[in-house]
Amino acid sequence: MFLSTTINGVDAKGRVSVPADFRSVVRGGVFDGIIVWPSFDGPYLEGGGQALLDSYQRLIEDMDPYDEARIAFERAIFGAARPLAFDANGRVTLPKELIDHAGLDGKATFVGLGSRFELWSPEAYAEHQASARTFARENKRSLRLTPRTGGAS
Amino acid sequence: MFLSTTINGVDAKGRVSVPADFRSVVRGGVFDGIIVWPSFDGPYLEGGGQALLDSYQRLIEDMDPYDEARIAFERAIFGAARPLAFDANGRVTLPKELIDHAGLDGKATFVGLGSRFELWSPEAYAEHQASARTFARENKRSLRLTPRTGGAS
DNA sequence: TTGTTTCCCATCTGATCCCATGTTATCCCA
DNA sequence: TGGGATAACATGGGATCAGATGGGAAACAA
Repeated sequence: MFLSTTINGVDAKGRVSVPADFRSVVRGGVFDGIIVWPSFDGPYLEGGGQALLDSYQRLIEDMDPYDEARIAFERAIFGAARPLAFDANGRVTLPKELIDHAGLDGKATFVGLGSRFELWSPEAYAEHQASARTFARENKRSLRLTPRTGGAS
Repeated sequence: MFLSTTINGVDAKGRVSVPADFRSVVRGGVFDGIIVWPSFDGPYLEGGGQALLDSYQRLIEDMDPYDEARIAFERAIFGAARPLAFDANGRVTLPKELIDHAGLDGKATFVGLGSRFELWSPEAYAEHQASARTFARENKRSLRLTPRTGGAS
């Protein structure tokens, strides 16, 4: 499970260390790396392991072959997704197009969201995080965050 | 089940002993430790075991993938949650950001709440508890003490 | 050749592990 | 029932190691 927020450096070559916790999530799959694509919802990147893309593919395969939404999703996600292999030190090299989309400049914020993660410029994420927390606080009653039947164990 | 209240010390490295009772609650899971995140509702931390986060993920996955509330909760909880592994003595190291959020200064109060727990600075908790008791007294007629769907076992 | 990408090695910092010690609660026996 | 022994828990400091990062060499493409 991808958790926490980490800020790592992006060097002149576009290299960035993937947090060790994130690496251990995708370790063991056929592809030793992460898959990243530009969000169609804002100036940030989305990513995950091979397993995440597999689950997306299963969802999309349930749609009609020529459904406009299906084609749009295929293009926006599969068409733009880049598999980024780890180097010996656990880094990946971000292509320029992804760096540009997220507006990364020397630093990148990895945000773990359970089954996937996001990549932001630290400044952009700080803003969004503040509003996300406010939104969550104002809507906490509409969301049942306390499981009714679940135990702690 | 997380029960009772304990005050433990936080040393210069940010280390704090997790009460032995709490440790035995999460023992046996895949991850030998606790997961803690800043409350978006006040100056304290929330936490639990891996099972708690799994149950949250199940709730969140029932929402639409691009629902605004879903994304806000993912970022506010998963994005801020830190997995904290136990050391050989049952301690965890609190990152600075969490210490700051809760205003911890040398001491931390663990409050067991059944399926999860909270972490407060002792002073803040004393205040909060006083107002919580007042609130409960003034609103006792509106409290529904009989569970609707079953207890927490 | 020239520029770009990939691979490898060196270094630094901070987190984690390990050992020692104090303290409190529990158990056992007189 | 009281006192002492013992074990479990909490705490402090130092050493070791993994992770993050920077630079350069080698392989590759233009």
